[in-house]
Amino acid sequence: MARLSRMRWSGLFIPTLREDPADAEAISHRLMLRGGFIRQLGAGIYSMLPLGFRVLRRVDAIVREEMERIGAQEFLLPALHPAELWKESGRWEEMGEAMFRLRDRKQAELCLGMTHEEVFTAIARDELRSYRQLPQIWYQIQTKFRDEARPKSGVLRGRQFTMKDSYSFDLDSAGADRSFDLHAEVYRRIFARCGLDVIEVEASSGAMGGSESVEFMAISDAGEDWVVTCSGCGYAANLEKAISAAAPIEDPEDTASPEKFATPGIHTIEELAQFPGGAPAERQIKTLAYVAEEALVLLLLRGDHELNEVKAIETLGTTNVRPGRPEEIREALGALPGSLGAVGVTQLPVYVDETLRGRRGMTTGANEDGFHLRHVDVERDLPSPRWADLRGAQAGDACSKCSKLLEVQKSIEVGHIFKLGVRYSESMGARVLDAAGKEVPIVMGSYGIGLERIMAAVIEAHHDKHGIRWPVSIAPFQVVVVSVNVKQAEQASRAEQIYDDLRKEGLDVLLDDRDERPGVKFKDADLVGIPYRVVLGPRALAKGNVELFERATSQTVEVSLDQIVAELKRRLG
RNA sequence: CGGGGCGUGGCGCAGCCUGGUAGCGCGUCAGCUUUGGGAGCUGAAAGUCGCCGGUUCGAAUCCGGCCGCCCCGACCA
Repeated sequence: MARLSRMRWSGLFIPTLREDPADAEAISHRLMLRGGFIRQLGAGIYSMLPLGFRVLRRVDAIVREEMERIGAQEFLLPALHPAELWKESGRWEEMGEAMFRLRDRKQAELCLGMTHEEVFTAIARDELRSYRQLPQIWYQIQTKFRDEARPKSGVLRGRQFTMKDSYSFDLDSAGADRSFDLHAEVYRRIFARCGLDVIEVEASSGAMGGSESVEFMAISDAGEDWVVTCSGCGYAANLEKAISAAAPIEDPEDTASPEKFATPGIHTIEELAQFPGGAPAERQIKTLAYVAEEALVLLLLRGDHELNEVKAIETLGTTNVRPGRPEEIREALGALPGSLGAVGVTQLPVYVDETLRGRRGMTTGANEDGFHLRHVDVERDLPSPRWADLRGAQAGDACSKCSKLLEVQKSIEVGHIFKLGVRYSESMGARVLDAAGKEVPIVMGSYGIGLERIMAAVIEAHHDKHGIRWPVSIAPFQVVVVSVNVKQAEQASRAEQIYDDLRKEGLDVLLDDRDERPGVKFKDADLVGIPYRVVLGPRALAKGNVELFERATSQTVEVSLDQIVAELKRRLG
């Protein structure tokens, strides 16, 4: 009868910190550091210590179970990729500085994988020949590398992180839709099992390329993405994609012709609003000069609105978009930013935001430094407007579907699913023969979940001033057994007995056998967030009981020694 | 990439302005006392003051360069 080897706190490496680390801002970052889950190695680079790795493995296991449920097959692909592969898909250039690049001893170019569309597509291209082999869902849990411009908030935006990425391969778009829906379903299950509330929002596909995409967002102030939601109709979208209705503006009757007036030193909407004879922001036209594919274009918005660059990219049909440089602008329009306008401009394409339709009596730049025009009637005075949706949604906008006021909240992107269409299969030549014997490109989808981000998002959602409150499903341990004083023989031996009994029931238990004062042990247990704490102390023990403390509710109940195992089994399922 | 801040025993910080033997709290180690929410006393170990160079009799401190980290913004599947 070999003794069970016990998980003893005294022998484990759980370096908790008494004080808050100076460099951690986000709550999850602070608690992961203090609780001994992670340590930093460099900007955006973190080591997972044993406790952190236990949590990561829990998340990992849930993800695997759920992926297998939809028949996904696990791979493990290389993190080191030859440049040729990325040149095939065109992303070697597209990815820009976010990609870690290196050369081998022969000077051949390589990169560290940011994502694995290319590698998976290459395998599909080389191996899949017939529609009979479809559909396929392939996935892996792998380290991704991204040279972030600004790593931050601990593990929330790292330069190296763990991602579950899966890819679906279907014969046609109906099949791809099914694979997409399967993933949406499985993602809901994964987040729910991790104890994370998420909302699904319409998102833009960015450099991934593709038609439709949905992000899974955990609402949190620690996040970096803004999401727009409507409590009326359930509309939800990433701010960079959101459509909304601006509060309408009633213009006074104004049939006068445009009139130039001097505005010396006035360069901003705000200044012009203050300027005597100027106009409030909502009665100004903001004229932005952008360069798309090396050609200047004008983008017009209401003065109090902001350009949404994602929409600009969609409108202009290219990602090669940047603000114009002052010299370029002066050459084309004769004035610098601050005095620009589109009245009489025929030599450049002029895109006009929908909210400017029908507006009159507006004020805008005169294309002459230090001068503006008033009495501008948008439809009358702009030669050939190309109407477009350009404005970014903002707090205070109404829902464009049901006109309720929209909410704007910060959130953490924990998952993202894309319909890729044939973007990669076309460029990389992944085709199969269909039932009619015709060669067709495989229709693909791509689906990601950030594992460390789940950890951090869960902490952001489940903590209190004492520390983390892990959901049982991903806690590093389910139960910690602590005796108030390990030098009291009865406490210590009862603790070991309970520990052994719980282990026999298959529970994940930690025995805090440290010769520390009880306060230290309680504080640590709270900090690292173990869901249940069993305390062996003189008070309860005198009555033949132990105390059972629930971290999530801070409730303590006394349970008799012979019932504690059953009670925990009941609570932990 | 722009702006701001910081770099001093393991952690959190003071010292720098005004150059002169490197300090505090926590932690660590040993001993004794203690044991229900981060104990007390005694003793001890532990620091190339981010790196390189300059000024000076003398630099943690002044000057120059570089590196690293954090925050805000830009950026970001």
